[in-house]
Amino acid sequence: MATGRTHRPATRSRGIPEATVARLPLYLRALTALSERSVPTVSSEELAAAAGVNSAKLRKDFSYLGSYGTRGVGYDVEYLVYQISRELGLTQDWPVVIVGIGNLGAALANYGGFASRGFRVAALIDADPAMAGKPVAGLPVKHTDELEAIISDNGVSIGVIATPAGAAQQVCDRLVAAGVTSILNFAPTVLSVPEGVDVRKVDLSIELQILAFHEQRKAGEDAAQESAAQESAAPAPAVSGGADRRKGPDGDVPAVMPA
Amino acid sequence: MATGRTHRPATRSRGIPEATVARLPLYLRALTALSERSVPTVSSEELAAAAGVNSAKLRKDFSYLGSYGTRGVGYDVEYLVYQISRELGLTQDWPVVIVGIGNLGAALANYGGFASRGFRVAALIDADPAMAGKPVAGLPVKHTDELEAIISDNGVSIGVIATPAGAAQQVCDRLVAAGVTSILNFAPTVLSVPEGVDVRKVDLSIELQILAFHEQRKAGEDAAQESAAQESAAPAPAVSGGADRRKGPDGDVPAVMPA
DNA sequence: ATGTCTTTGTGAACGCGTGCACAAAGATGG
DNA sequence: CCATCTTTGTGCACGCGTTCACAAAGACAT
Repeated sequence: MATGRTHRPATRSRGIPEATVARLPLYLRALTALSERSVPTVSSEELAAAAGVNSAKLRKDFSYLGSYGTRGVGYDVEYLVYQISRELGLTQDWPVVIVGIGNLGAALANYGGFASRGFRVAALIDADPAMAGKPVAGLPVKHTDELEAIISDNGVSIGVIATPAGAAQQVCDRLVAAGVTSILNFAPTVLSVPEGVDVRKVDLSIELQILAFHEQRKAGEDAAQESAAQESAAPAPAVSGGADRRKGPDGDVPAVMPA
Repeated sequence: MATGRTHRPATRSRGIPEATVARLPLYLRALTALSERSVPTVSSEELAAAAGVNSAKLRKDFSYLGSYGTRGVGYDVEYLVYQISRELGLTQDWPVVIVGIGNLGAALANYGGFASRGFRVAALIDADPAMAGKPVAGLPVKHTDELEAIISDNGVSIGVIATPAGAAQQVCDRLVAAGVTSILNFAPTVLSVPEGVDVRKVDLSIELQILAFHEQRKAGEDAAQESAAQESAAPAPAVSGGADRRKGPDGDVPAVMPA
């Protein structure tokens, strides 16, 4: 899960915990599926299973929104869909711009999950003049020169950055200057933004690295680690002193220092 | 940030907190950049700024790995790169399969961030026979029929699912049955997996919805909410009783119930 | 109307993560 | 060798998030 908020450390927004907000879309998806199957009500137990969470957690989450359930029965599906949608701000239309129409940007433009949730792709923007005018996902790609005008004309407040890492900060600055206050960043960089601008980051390679960590751990449980002695390219610290002592929290850290 | 682990609730893996593990790739990226600029050492303050975190947090994170710094000087960049890489399991090669070669799958296949971190795309797999053999990112797309053989032949333990939601669980089951124990899921579904299999989820639409929530909140700070009265399609609960009372945690929740 | 049964809503306890603030360690200069 | 200065490593406290467990609420049958 690519996660990561920036700024506003843990500001419990309007009394709703951040962790709960992050789960609301999950519930909404499960509820939408139930709604399409014309299921009238669900218990917290059933819905929790469908969303992949604990039922107590789900009930506590809903309790932050108000008392929308009926004891002995459960939750009314349609009503809950509406309440969560409203809470998340999905009853209104959110125009979005995607900057950087490479492989990933094109994939995002074609992604159906946006439109179905109240997000409308207002424009696709790329710095490459050769891309300008080319249709992607039914929209003509605009050149970066038009960025400010597009944002202002469409009242865009959410921007998606899918550029290479090197261009991300510059694009971010222009988006913010033009009035964007929420950014979804796919570029592998830490963006710095002024106060009041929200940034969320999705980093594909980080997710894989976390999986690799757990995978390595699983593999290491059976076979004791001998991989630490296989390489020879291990650099040594440049500092003088005896920094070769190891004080790992466990005793299983090999005391060898790569030469 | 698309985040979300599944199973193993908070198993502090080998003494390293999950939150720390999630930040190690961040540090690694910042350190790699420093390494390329031939910077010999960094202080926790500098590195923390580059990674976008608190310096105290960074020092505590590193303390879980051992004492790799030198007081009065800082951390040796090359040495730290090596230690974190080893800790994350990136000193070895991880063959990966990507299932579902649509727009997103193709974007992932072309993503450079994988190969540079020890991940090797062993195969691209798609269910569409028309895709079979077509080259994507320099690799010929394989048909789903070959899934089990590919995984077994290449010793693949990490799978990436980029299929439509409907196919995800089935693909997941086949991956797991074939020996995959870590899955990165881009399909908007909750996957159920047996014990011992790690699943991480990246959901593009969820990230946008979280941004929309905060965006709505920002907008609502100035203009008091009047949008709640604009629509007419609000469903009412099917249950009989007087469920129309609202007991929101704050008093700012409108007490009107959509008719 | 009364009793039973189901399911919600939440009080309370616990654990993890974060950040402060400082002592210990070592570099550096005289 | 001593003093000073920088920076790490960590003890401690605090707050958020999770989970348990149960009382309250309401549906439903009799």
